[in-house]
Amino acid sequence: MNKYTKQTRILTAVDCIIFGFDGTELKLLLIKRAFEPQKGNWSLMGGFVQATENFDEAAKRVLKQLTGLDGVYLEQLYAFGAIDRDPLERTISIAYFALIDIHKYQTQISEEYHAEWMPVKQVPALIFDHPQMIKMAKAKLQYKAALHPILFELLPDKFTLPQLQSLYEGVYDTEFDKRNFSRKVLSTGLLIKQKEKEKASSKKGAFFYKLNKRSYKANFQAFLNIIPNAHKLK
Amino acid sequence: MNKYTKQTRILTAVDCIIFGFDGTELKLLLIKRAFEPQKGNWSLMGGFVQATENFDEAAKRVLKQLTGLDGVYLEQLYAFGAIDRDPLERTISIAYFALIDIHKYQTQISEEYHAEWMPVKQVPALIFDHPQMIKMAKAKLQYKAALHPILFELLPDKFTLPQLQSLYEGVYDTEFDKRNFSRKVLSTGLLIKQKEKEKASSKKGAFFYKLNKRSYKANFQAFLNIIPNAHKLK
DNA sequence: CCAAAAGTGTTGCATTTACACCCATGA
DNA sequence: TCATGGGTGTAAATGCAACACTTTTGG
Repeated sequence: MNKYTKQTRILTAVDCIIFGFDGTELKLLLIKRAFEPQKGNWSLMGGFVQATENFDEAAKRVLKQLTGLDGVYLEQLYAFGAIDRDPLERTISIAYFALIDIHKYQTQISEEYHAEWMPVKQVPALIFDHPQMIKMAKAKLQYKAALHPILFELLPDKFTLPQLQSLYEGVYDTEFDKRNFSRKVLSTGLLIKQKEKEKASSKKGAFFYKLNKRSYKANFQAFLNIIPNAHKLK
Repeated sequence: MNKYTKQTRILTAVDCIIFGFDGTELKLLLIKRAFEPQKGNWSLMGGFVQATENFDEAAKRVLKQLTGLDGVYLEQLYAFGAIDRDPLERTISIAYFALIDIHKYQTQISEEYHAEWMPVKQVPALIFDHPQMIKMAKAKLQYKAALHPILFELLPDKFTLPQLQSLYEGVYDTEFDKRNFSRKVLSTGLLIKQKEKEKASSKKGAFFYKLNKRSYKANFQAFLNIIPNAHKLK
């Protein structure tokens, strides 16, 4: 057998769009690029795909390198292949988006990257085609969260209905009726009410819920209908 | 500036999952691979990404090479990057799926590839990870067609409601009530009734419809609800 | 004239929305 | 005691699924 001798070989990277939710706002974890070109400018966390790893492994590695976290929700978003997207040498990028519980994130680990959580509504200027990647990731998150219970990945193990609602409201940049919201969410059977309340953010306190993981896995692919008028989404 | 001297560069290909509909069955256009490894075995149409083109351009080129067609619906599916997916040398593949009007397809052009339309329900053994690509493409087609009017891409300019219904039934491998189906489809405002009838497949004849292209483009991203119980889809 | 496919309407049920008041508690 | 946020129920409208008969015409 011959090798494919005459073909072009291309640098291949992964980039991670990392979402977090701090209880109020949807955020993205961005870093300051550590090497040329564009050293010091804001960027998504990324890295070259090594000869020994596939894309998922590369993305997991890159994510762990920045956050210290394993077992995070990670999904391939899109392959970006513009010829000149990296001015130094052609580099294609397989973009992944990650949803992490922001509370599990340990600042120290990523100090060397000068990482910061930025509100998705106010992302700074970014290198290369990273703004396009973020735009696509936001669109996909909205699209997917309208149908699947994906947003639970952004919450801690225990969370309250008001917290969950404010997450949905953040993702869709709108407000929902809390009576309808709680009825819909509870009717999915995905939530288990706890006995304890979260007392920090109100006097009465709101009951904690946990995700029913069995049901979550079983129903992940089933279409939900939590977002009012989802069929009218752009 | 330095180049990224120490990094691995990888062969990069595109592969096209090409769907067509012959009026009865959903089909895939497959070829017999023309070179080693696996020469002579069934395969998706593919090709290496050239230094001068991005992924979309490469996919368009590959598709045109096989079918002679331009302006076809083409969408990136997924990037496949397993280390050993090509046994000869690591080659990543950006898979695209295409929806073409099978009537526009000219057999002659692709004779050198020994291309054949195969029913999606009876695809032969295929090389590499192509079975996985096809599986994913079928799933995405079902997923997307439940929400967006994508299946019109598989039909000729003029088509009848019974034809359209049988296409949907083929994609979902099920049957729909024709009264509900026609009401739903017509209520989208996407169809323009023609004066002529298609007389070949019935005595009474069925009216032709054309797609309202303006409305199609405007509404493409809006969620539709043509499939009964779409929210219960697996 | 009859077989075969096209075309069309209604009703009941389920889902979804809109909407307002009481509850618990810390300060 | 009162201000703040949590929690709950109902009624009206809409959307959806189920269902059967008439029309056309080529053979």
